[in-house]
Amino acid sequence: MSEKNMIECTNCNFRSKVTNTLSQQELQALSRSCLSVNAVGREKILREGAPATHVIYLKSGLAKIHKTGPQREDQILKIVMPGNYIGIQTLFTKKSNLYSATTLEGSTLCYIDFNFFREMIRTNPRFAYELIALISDDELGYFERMINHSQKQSSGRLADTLLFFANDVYHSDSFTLPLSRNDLSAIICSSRETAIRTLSDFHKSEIILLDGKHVTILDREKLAKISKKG
DNA sequence: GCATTAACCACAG
DNA sequence: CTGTGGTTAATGC
Repeated sequence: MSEKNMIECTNCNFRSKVTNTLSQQELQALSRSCLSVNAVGREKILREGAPATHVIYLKSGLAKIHKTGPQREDQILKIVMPGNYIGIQTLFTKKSNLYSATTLEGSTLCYIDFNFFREMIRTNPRFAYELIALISDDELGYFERMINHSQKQSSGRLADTLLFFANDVYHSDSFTLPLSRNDLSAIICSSRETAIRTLSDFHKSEIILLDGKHVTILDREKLAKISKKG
């Protein structure tokens, strides 16, 4: 991790809707409580079990939230995209992180002191409003994923994941997965073998073009159908 | 019964 | 880390 500090939050072009509610003075306070850091490739930025001290703002790049479960060692709960916060859940009542976060590619992160967040929530209703909006959307996303995970079989969950990367992350039908096969299985809640097999099934039936981690969606309709019917 | 789905294991590159 | 094949267990016609 390399430190790339001295970027003033007042001039930041990557501010969230939450921090856009702040006054100049509050933004200056944010600058004092915020450390901007560059992560190169895969770096663990939050460790499950370690003391919770900062909210991390993902300014650019991509990250995964993952957590050890009773059965498998690591399950991926979601992919975090730029403009989102990591670690707000432990802001109030938890002393340690209840999950891990790891960047999946080069990313820019802002480590923001817990106290700044608590203070703004207390004193700035618009800040609190936008933050609650963000948390609510996030929870709706979990509802969606949970119902999909429990009611679809593995091919449907894989189709969902591929469409997610194409539609929401890369805005293209041709992209390079930032995940290993094991990561992919951890995100669709299957074994590594099943993930590999389903992926190559898609390739064989010419729904996608697969070259290592590079994916090109050839038959969007079929993929959507598989995603829908499970 | 028979087919499908998916996990686990072993093993090779 | 990836990919393949065999086996097994559960579930649904």
